[in-house]
Amino acid sequence: MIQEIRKQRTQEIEELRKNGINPYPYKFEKTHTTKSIKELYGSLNSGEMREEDKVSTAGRVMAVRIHGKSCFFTIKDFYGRLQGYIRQNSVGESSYTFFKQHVSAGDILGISGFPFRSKTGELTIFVNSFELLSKAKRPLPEKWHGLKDREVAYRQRYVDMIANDMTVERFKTRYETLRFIRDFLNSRGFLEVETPILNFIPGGGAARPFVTRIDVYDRNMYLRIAPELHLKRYIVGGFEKVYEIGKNFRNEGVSYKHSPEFTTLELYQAYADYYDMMELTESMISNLVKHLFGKYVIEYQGMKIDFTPPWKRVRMRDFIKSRLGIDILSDDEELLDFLKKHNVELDVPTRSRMIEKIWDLVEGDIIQPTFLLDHPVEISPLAKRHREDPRLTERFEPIVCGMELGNAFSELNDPDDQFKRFEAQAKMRKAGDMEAHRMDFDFIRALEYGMPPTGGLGIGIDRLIMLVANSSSIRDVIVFPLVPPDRDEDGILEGSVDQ
RNA sequence: GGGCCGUUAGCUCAACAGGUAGAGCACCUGACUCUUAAUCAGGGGGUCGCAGGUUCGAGUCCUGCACGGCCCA
Repeated sequence: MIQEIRKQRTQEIEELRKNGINPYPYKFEKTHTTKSIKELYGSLNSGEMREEDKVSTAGRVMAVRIHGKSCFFTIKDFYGRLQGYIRQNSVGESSYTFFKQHVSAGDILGISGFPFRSKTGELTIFVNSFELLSKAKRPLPEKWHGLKDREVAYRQRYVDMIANDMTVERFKTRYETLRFIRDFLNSRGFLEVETPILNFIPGGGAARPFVTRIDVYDRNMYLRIAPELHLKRYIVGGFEKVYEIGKNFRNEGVSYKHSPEFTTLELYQAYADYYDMMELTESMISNLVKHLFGKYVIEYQGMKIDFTPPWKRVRMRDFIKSRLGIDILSDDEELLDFLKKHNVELDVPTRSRMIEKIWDLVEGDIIQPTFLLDHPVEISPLAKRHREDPRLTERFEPIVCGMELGNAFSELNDPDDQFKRFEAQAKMRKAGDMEAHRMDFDFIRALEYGMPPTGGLGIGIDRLIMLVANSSSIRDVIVFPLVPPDRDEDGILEGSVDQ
């Protein structure tokens, strides 16, 4: 049992302390990473030694291969893996015995020595001295197959990261993506700003919010579902190019492309329209792909996806008409008829729900990067009416592999129209659509002070990262995805201690 | 929400037709000075996801639940 191993290790740790050795010391002078050693000494020939050079590195011991009076081992740091070699006649008998006795797979170890390439061709550190930096009490997962159990990987991501190098690579891609986006926007003159997460009125999207409680005002509050309305207030206030990367919270279902807690990028640019946002989206994402892969074509779940700009542009109305034969500007009755024919159940009988349900039928048909354009006004309460057709809006969604990657519009800045849109949404709420947008009087007031014409864009960062990390599930690109509470090893339900 | 599959040692997986639960890795002991999934010899380790039911007897059959995966809505 695991308890036995932990008990053994607890005893071992006590023994170390008795002998004056701290199993958890404070500091190690790590002069080289495994990667920098490989870069510096990659050209060494088999058998060649650099005895005059001294390097110190540290990491987790992944495997130990004992051969009597000498021993090979593998350590892993953030940058890679490296082999170490330790020999009794070079470190002395007591030191060597200590290594054999007390250094095992899973421990964090610091080593100093000189580089050489072994007879079998592997770059290796010949250890002159070592220091145990952290003693592990739990065993590593299987060294060959790694950790496969998805649930354990989500609940104990640290183990997943230790055991599966691919996991670490995926998250490096995630944070490289975020760094790229920030660099891209900063270089275009955007300023990264912040907006509140605790809201009295959750707005900027269609979603059921999480409810929380603020004690000093004795009122309910909501976790934000989008930062949109606050970011537009920045534009009213005079900021011209702002963006925010942060978490949104939606109290809805969990699926391979939905997580209750997810990261978005939202940006707003004064004096721009949705055409400018298309150019920006196209440029940002295609350059990201180029940055990560050196080319515009990548493979996602067996599909070749070509991000070469310009992307396809299709009007929502045209696309649906060509696929399904229905005009989404038809009257309610016709839309209802159509849905009935396709056996689609309507939970809330509003026009916007009808249009969304019809769209859902064809959403999966778009694989290559495409801008879906000009959504009807009923499903776009924050977008400006189309300059050529007031029944539509100047809006687009970038779609890849059947996934909406984002949402953008020429922002609605007419306060009277915005007020009417909120009123229409309020009616939908009364009709039972709990995802309909709430009235936000302060936002109307802000618009009444005058907001310049503005282009806005939101990007679902997790979904974007799914694409570039070739992940089939959003949980694979969120380091600590939401998982239901677990019982600990004493059978106590997580979180229940507080209640 | 519906369908299918899965859950057995710390990890990866076996277990025929219902008859006292096995292997490899990891762990412990011993041998071994260029190995790399090191090797060789020996040893310890199990609430078979949870709760019921059928049966003389359940890891195995039935029902419900939880969690995960895949597909559909």
